[in-house]
Amino acid sequence: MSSRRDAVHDTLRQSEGFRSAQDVYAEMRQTGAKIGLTTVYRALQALADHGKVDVLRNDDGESVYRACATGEHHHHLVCRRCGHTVEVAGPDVERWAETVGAEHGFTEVTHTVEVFGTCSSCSTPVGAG
Amino acid sequence: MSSRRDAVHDTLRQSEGFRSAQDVYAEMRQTGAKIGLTTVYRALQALADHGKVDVLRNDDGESVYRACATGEHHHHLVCRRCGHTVEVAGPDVERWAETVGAEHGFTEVTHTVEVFGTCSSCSTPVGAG
DNA sequence: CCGGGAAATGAAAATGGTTGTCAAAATCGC
DNA sequence: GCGATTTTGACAACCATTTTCATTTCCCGG
Repeated sequence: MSSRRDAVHDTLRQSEGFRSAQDVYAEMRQTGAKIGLTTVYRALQALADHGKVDVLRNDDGESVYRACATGEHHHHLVCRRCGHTVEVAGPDVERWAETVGAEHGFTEVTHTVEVFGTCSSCSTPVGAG
Repeated sequence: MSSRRDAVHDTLRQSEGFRSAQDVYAEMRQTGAKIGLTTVYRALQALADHGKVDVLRNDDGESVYRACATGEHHHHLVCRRCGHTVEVAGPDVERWAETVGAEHGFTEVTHTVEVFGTCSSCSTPVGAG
């Protein structure tokens, strides 16, 4: 078994936003952990493979990971500024995806939905223009 | 003469699915076009920048492009097997995204939605299994 | 405790898509 | 025709990710 994998998982849990493999690696080294980049990548992939963490691609095409509160299917509302992430459920969206797929004769329909915005803490305080 | 950018755009229009920059480059060379990889990338970026083509990332993290019928905001229903793509509108999803964002105090909400599935032509004809 | 082997680890090289560099060619204006 | 500007394209540079391969660790049996 890999205690390294747990270490990676634990590091991810300390962050509330999505982190890249490189980020996780850098952070672990900062905390004094002895671990290689390769192992971080492998741990992250294994974790994602087991549904322990969620993965998505940022605008740069990098894979970013996050230890989510639930293994259930859900989506994310991510702040563009601070990376703060909220897990959201969207039954309507699930239904919509299924419906759209069915209308066009598609089966085994899956979907990716991510919502980005600026959270209240990061919103520019309007009033002074 | 028309610029290489038009040639790239035209090549993209011949395909009904999303194509990577490398794909477009390879195809153009096959048709005898004299063009460099760099130019294809630049043309694609410029086209995407002007809203002439849509861009998204495939599972490998590559950027893939498609010349869409409309410049309006829309989503895609893509076949995993043949790449056949259907443009779909989802007013409900737009609303949902806005609502979810608002509920959590997020502003300037945007979203990415892609639906994948197997189209009727590619569905395995069950019966003898 | 000791030895063998499979799995895990990690440093470095390889891979591959994408971007940057820079000189040559095409284009435009005069 | 000439020079300035833009476009082009071969190639190097980048950088995240993967692969390679030797070493280390851990488990199991003796």
